[in-house]
Amino acid sequence: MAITLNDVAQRAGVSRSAVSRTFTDGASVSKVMRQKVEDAAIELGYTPNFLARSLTTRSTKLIGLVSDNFHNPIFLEVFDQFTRGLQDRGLRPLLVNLSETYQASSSLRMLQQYSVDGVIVASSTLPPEVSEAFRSAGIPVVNSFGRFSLTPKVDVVGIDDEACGQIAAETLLARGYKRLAFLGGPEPATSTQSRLRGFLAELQRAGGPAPDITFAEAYSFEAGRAEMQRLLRETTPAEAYFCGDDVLSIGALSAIRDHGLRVPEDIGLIGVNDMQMSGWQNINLTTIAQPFAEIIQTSIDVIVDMLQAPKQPAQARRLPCRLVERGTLRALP
Amino acid sequence: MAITLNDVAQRAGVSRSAVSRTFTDGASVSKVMRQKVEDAAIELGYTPNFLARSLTTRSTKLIGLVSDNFHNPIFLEVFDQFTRGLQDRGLRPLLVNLSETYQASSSLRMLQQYSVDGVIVASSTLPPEVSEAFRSAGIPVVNSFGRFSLTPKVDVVGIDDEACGQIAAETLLARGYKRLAFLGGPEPATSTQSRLRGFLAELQRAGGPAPDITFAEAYSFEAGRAEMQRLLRETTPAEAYFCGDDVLSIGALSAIRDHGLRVPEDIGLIGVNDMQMSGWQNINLTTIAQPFAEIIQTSIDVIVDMLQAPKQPAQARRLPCRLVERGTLRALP
DNA sequence: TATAGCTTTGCAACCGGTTGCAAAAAGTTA
DNA sequence: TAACTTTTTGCAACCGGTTGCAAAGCTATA
Repeated sequence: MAITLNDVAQRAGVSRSAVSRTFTDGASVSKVMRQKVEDAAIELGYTPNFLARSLTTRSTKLIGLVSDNFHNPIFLEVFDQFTRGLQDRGLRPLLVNLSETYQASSSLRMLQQYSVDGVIVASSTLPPEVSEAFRSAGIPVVNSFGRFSLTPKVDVVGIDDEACGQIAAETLLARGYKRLAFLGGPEPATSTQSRLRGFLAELQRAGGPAPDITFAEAYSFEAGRAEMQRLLRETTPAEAYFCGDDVLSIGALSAIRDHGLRVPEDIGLIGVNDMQMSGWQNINLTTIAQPFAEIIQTSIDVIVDMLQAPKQPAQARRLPCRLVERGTLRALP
Repeated sequence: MAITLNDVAQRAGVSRSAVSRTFTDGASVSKVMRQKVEDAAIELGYTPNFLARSLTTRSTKLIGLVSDNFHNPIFLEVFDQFTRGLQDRGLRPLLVNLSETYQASSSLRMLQQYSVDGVIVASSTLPPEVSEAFRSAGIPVVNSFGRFSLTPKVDVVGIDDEACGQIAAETLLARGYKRLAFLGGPEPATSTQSRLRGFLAELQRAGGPAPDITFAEAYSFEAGRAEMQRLLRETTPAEAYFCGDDVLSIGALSAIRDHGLRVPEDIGLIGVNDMQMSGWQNINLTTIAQPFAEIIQTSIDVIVDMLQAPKQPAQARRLPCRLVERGTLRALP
């Protein structure tokens, strides 16, 4: 069916090796030979088969991109940047969607069968064991948006969730808010816990009162809305809420408005992520931006380095967050 | 490095073929042989190399998933469903992100080099030539969300954009709106044109007045907002707008509210897509739902069929849209 | 013109599998 | 137990490439 090396060799009247060499850079071919081969190749419409090649070169340029987060709108931006970044470096993303029906263990076997050169685990909610499984299988892996650790078993690129909580606390205190609250993402998620820790530590340091603490069921609009509705119904609301992330915040925002209260006049809100939608004028959410582009770029750099260099000890990188001021917090005094 | 067929054969004391046969279903192996091989395989942790296998079987189970739409939030839902659907059938999505820097032509060559079994082009904005290029290269292809045609060159699965425009017209007329307007997506997009055509046809049939017609720069929040701002500033607004899609509608909604007008009291809005966000209570957009799940499921079915059956003539399938009533249109009289 | 040194080329083995074919083994029947 | 089927197994060639090695070709030098 398709044109192979043999066809080209025959057409050009040269050996198979000659053809192979004209298509692998760094190989030794004379000008005339290259010309002959290229002519024949073009004539026949030949392109080398990458998979056959990978058998001997032991490099497929395939990168497993595994995630469990296909619901938070922020991840469309993440996928966009990952796929472009990988493409720019000649790598191909093999997408894996982890869910109840497709477990991490099968994805490991699957990606092994396809001899991927490396794996990027893009998730802030998957447990570290998922990435670690790849590493113990000998596959280069980086955990994007993973939790920072001083002694990581796999390379991690993410933000400093504790610092993030700290920024939130500072920001709220600086604006004179007194009764604060934490409306986190799912309680078991490591990102939730770290942000809470940083938030509490900074409040304590500043001598502020202990905040109320609750958790939403998920990082989603509905979960944020439901939890805020419950809070408004069952408790005296705090002056300002540090929310687990932006979608959650937007859900909370909607509950507050429905309840007849105004933001930021009656209640202040601050989120995390700075997804595009947060900048939409009808939302206009004050939030703490994750440096997505840098995290993704760094993750790709790390993987590319691992493909070249021999095994280095795992390293956790944290990139700085920054406050993005919009309209859901009162102004600085 | 990795464990190969040879290692297992040696360990089990059998031929290479025997090992190969125990791992390909439908092959003839005795009970004892299978047992011996499987024991050895488990002991060594062997998994067959899919790419090596593909060399002879001529099937990689790799499906190119190419799209140019990594900005419209609806596409996260689309990717989610595509990846799950493909995984469920043992297929692997190789993701391709088309952009200015990565052209359709290079993606064709690339996917050829990886011997993908088929390609799904998921986009309502890419020209048909993109999908057609795959077909002429002999790669099974289906154009998801593509434009309907009576004589398609490639298989298409999508909605009936004209019917969609017709539903919009009927819906608006039934609610007693008189001065209508069309606020489309980018003018050259085929989906925009078809929806407009259906909209106009139905209005004419019903004897209504000709609507105002304008186009946004893109299917995006900002574009919708900007265009609606312009309309409010420079024209007398219509009573109700049929918007190109949901993001566009949400942008328009934001502009209308900022302008001090109320929806649906002062201006009515109807979108297309029914993305998740449209159901959020703070948006609550009346819209025409695309049957995403069905389109995606059908697209996968079509590709799977093509992998098995010999070349069938291309066929265009259109799936029905339906009205989703929420809060941006006044109630039926 | 003979010789040394470098570049180019083809041969053949290999990457990790599959598969047609014929021989061997097992099962049936008389 | 012999003759005949059917099933199981191994051999060897093949899928589409790459690559170490040695022979061939070229250029430069004496």
